[in-house]
Amino acid sequence: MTHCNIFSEEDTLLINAQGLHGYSIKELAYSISKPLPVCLKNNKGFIGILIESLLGVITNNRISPDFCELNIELKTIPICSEGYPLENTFICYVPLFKNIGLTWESSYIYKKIRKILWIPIQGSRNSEFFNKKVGHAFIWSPSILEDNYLKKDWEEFMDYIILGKVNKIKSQYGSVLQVKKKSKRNVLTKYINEYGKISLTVPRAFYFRKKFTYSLLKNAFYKKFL
DNA sequence: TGATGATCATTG
DNA sequence: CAATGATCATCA
Repeated sequence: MTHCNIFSEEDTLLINAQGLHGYSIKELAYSISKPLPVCLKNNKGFIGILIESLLGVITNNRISPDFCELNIELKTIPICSEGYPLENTFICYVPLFKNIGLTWESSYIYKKIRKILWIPIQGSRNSEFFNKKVGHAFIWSPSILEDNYLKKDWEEFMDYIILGKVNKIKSQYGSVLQVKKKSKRNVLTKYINEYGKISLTVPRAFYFRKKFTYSLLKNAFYKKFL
């Protein structure tokens, strides 16, 4: 190999990601001859998969980080022209079953968020999605403070769930995490109800709240100038 | 007008 | 169904 050893693979990944800055979704799709859908309604993962393709992520829906050897997860984050997130960020499903003894450190979400390559996608909700432009990419790992917030939320949510009270969880609960329903119509999953019996409910997922991802974006922005 | 619940495509 | 990728759309 003749590559320069000044850069780690992680650096290279970040440089490649930052190289997408300023390009529109349309330009990027054309560059790899990927047909543009009419809208995102029937193809909500389009931008995420497009960016993954450009950065060399090949496999789909496997349980491992996007960049396996680097243990880095890739997430696109839609932001408005002022830089504020337009959506909460899906992280993973909530374990509603066979979750006894699970701790924050042994949880799937904990592993999943150790290192994330964030790629902001800037554009308003109303503008055509293919005119959205890639913003400044950055790699984030939770600080001790952020991790404590996440852990606290997670433990509170899991307390409800272990007590069979998943249906009592309001989407307002959690300061940095949010638990929301995530499923297709009529899909149900097992959980243990308040009486300790197996029952069915709508699958739930953990999301990062917009204000939390906003703080990550802000910090990354400030760090550039420190 | 923002948030909550609903939804889309695809794969193993 | 659960997991990957998320955004839509209705309603308070």
